[in-house]
Amino acid sequence: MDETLEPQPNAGRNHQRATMADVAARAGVSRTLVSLVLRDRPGAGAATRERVLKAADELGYRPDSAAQMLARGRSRTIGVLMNLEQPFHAELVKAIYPAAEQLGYDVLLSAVAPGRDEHAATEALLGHRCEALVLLVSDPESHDTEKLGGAVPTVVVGRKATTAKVDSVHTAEAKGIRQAVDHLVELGHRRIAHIDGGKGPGSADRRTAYRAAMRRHRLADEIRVIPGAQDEDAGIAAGELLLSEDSLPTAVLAANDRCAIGLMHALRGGGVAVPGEVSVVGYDDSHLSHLSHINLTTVRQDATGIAENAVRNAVERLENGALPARETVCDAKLVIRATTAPPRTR
Amino acid sequence: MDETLEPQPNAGRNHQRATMADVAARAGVSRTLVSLVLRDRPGAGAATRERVLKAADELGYRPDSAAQMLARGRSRTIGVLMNLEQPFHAELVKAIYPAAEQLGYDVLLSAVAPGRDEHAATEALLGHRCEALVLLVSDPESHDTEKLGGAVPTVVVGRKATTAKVDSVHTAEAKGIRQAVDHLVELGHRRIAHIDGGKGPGSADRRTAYRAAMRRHRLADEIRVIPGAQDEDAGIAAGELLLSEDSLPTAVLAANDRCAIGLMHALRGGGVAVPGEVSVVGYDDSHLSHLSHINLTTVRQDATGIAENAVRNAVERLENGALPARETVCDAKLVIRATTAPPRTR
DNA sequence: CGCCAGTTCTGAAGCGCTTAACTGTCGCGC
DNA sequence: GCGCGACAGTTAAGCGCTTCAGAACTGGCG
Repeated sequence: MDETLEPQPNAGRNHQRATMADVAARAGVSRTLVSLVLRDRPGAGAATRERVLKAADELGYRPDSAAQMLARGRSRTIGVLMNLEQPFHAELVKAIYPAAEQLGYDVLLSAVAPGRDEHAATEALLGHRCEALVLLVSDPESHDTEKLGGAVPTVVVGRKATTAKVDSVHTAEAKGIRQAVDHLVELGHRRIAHIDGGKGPGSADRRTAYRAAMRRHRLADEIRVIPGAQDEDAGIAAGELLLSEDSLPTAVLAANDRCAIGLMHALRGGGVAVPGEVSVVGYDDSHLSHLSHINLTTVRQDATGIAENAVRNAVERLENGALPARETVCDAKLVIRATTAPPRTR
Repeated sequence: MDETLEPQPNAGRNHQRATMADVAARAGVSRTLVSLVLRDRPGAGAATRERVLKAADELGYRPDSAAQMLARGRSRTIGVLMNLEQPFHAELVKAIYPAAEQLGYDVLLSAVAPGRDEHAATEALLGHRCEALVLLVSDPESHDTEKLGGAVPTVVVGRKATTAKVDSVHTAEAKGIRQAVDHLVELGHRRIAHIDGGKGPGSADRRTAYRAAMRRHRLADEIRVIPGAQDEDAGIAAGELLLSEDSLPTAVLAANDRCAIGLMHALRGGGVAVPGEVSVVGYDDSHLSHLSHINLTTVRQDATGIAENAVRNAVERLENGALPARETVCDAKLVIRATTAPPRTR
């Protein structure tokens, strides 16, 4: 039992960075003044200001955000929960960064991963004192979201909120789907199937919208919803299912782009021409669909708009305490490319 | 609705989250003891421990990481710089989370995005007091990395370090490429081209390894490096370039999976069968390549191993001050699937 | 009985920063 | 002269946590 076994008291701070006190000493002023100058607050003379800035620069001073948030009692940080595998999430995050920055907020990312479920990932965010949460992934069946919404301003993206405590920002799924169905009907299609996105965000709405759109065109009899998910495998499975049947629909509305790509692979693998025999429409307009040799007709979601609204909602609620839960609907727009064509005339 | 009213020290204007003092008051002990119990340190009686835990739970107490890092002078946080668009980064991050957790470290993600370059993204990480950095993306030509390495333990992933101040963890590119070339040669290929990955991580090594492997098989005359990048567009461009020429190579080593997929699209679009006329090998073994209808022969990188080593290197350097820069090489392994076959006999 | 060692717990001092609240100085109008 | 507001600074009090030096209590042993 000797105390020679010291656990590296200095580990992790071998590179002690300069503190505000160091800067103050070097500039010959008080810490407070340094604080003021560094935050561009009035109350310091031009010459002193200059001197402080110079000292800070020379010392390579960098404010300690932990201390800042502790001192001011708030972090000005928004946590984003995402899935690393969804390209559309990447799109959203890319738009969230500038949106948050413009409002003076910082962004922290937390991803779900195997062994790191939604709960763990949001806990991490909360532990880092995020003041608001933007959930790009959220299990509608979990009650976590509701608890969260009670504790911190929360915005769920991509689906309608299932609780009154959180805001919601999502695409006008109905509009996008309607445009897609209209487009296909105009081309002459009648047998239009839909691959469902399962629990994925927006799927329920897309399914409903698909049914409604079909009925509007008096195609209720042709309605066909194939269970699926928002990934390539689901598209492949759906494609194989269709190939195994007597006759194919002439068009398919996939759950999203990844699903559409899987579907097209399966169909082409089965000797079915796209769009010759079957037209395919995706959803997301992710970078995959742009690719010249995929060239997918798809529904574009307004990633920028969604991101901006999500951030704005979160911030407003943060700064204005008791707002009612809001639902923001962003535009959707069909982008016609090369995977849709008139059905083959028999 | 079960809000138990207990003598709260902060009563009056709270609505804030519970602090350690609240827990202490509720359990009738000192703040210090709560701190001990919550961190599972010895020094508290079993009964008290129980009581504290219960109180904490009832108050929904969550430690404030900002305050923690401030108090203990360190953050135990590793910052990861990533690109949201690279599936392989997703893979790595998924493995980094558990690796870091096991060593008692937290992970903060920062992504590059338009308007948010490497520098901005790492600044954010540093501002959040990350003690070490794992760079999944790093511009070898930028001198930032070197500066970083001087300031905080830094590990670059996927490429060799260009400065002596940082550790590096990367795949045995040569081994993977050699296996791929061996495989193709065994199948009977001689005209094996390589699409270069440009500035992407590992590309330079892969290029060199490709040349070496070809020479080993006395195929120096067949060496052909097509400029490219690590994405689908580059694959498409390369495919179109090849199609425009008089005769095709019989096999192509793509820069990575995404590139391979673009290439295959272009080739098939041009009426060239894969693997019938041209065999294609990818790199990364990303989830894309598993898809049954892509079924890409590819080189698997050991994401888990890379992640673990990156984290371990960072932590060791953190806890052991002055280690020399290290280079860790992880295994690579060819995964043979369906895009490679013997060349068509003329 | 006194003394030491162990165990369980407390008090106080910060970590690096922000935020009042306060002290001096000016220059100006009266 | 005097008061006054505007400016340039300062001091002091924390934010929520950890840590270090003890304070109370055991109890065992000479």
